[in-house]
Amino acid sequence: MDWVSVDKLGEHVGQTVEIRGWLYNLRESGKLLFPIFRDGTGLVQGVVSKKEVSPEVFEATRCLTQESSVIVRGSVRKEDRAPGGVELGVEDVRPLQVVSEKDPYPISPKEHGIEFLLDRRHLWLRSSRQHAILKIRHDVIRAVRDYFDSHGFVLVDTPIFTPAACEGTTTLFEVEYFDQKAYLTQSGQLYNEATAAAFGKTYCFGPTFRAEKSKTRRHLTEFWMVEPEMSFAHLEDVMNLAEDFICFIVERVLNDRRAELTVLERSTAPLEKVRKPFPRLHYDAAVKLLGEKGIDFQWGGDFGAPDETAISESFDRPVMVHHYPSQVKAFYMEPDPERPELACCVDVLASEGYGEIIGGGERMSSYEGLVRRIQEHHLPPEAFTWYLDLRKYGSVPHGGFGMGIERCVTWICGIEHLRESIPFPRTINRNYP
RNA sequence: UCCUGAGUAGCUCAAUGGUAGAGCAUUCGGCUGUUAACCGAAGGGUUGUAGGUUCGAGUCCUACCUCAGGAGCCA
Repeated sequence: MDWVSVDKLGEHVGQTVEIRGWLYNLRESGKLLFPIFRDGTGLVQGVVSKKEVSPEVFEATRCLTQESSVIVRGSVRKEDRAPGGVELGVEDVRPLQVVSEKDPYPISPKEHGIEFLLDRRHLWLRSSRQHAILKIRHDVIRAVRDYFDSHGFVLVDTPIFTPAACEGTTTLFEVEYFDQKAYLTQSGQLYNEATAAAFGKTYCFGPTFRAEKSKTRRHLTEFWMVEPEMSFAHLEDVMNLAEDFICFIVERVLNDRRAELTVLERSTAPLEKVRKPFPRLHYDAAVKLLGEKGIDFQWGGDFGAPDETAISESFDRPVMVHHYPSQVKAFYMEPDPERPELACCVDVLASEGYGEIIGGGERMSSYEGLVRRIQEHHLPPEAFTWYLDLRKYGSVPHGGFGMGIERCVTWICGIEHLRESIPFPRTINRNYP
């Protein structure tokens, strides 16, 4: 006999089916038992009546402990009081492994502290809240791929072992690479510039590593980033792409994951407002805006988290801040032709104070300009020989951006911490489980 | 690295310097429609570690350890 997944039980009303899963919770009321089963696709309540099953089945059910694995046979009944609309009139229960009562499942359906839960992340993933978040993450990643795949971009992945920094070495994880040193990538961007010159429009998607000693809800040491890169593109094109891309992702989640957003008690109203056009704020205007809000900020610096929050709170959708001073941005940024002290770059700040989810811009296309920048930033020129080649052999205006998947998922889910948006978070003091 | 806060039962938390407690979880008992069920009972403690003050320290002091989230840095 085939078994049925819990999310498909509604198609089997009136039939006797088998489900395979785990005991989520068990309530008892005299000669009635109400076990709740989960199978990864959903939850369903079973009803076991003492006078309708054998004493062995009743006792086997009564002795089930939380997260014991079971195969259950029962009749599917329509039940308006049940959250999923159906319940299972249990006829037979076959435990595969009963969790010992001496060492019960640690995550009871009550409150727990974050350290306790993160130490048990491998079990915490079974809870409905984590399910909702990670299903939305799945949907976001699928939308990312669908977007680029349907807009002429070629997926060309970039290496994780790299020979040198692309933005300095202080935040790189150093690893042994036989008799040499290597670093874990902190961005695929420089390689993207090579692939974009080969294929026109490309993107890479993979894990990224930053050895920043940050201890905030917005940082992980290992996170996933998608980075598109386009040949023959200026800053304007990069901003148009970022805007269209974010709208596509948010719309996808609103269409596909209403149930999960409900589990998270995420208000969808702010997400419904994520429509083009996004406000575009010149750096000068952003500084002025901060001044009007009474925040002390000197022109020329980079925005800190409180500054970003203040800026994004002035708008009801993501805001694109562009033309930061070159001095606070990476060496490869193309200068503004009319104001060379500014860089043709853009940060997209998510709404509701979630901060930067995208950073990008137009890359320096001049060979001489790039050589000068590498010198000014005291970077080892030999590491950039190949990168400079891209400016010797058919240099074109080009640009792109990087989006952190976890920051995007955290924002869309409306949750507090980045660490819940990735299956196994890595932070400054956590590399377990 | 700096700043702030927190470590008490398996978990979440109480406890004016004076007998270490509750809810949940676990076990036992009761209940035929429960929805984080409810009712009754039992077991469960080196109060993060090491010192110090005191007649007496979970509580006050010092150092250390661990964690949290904020700055800086960033996606």
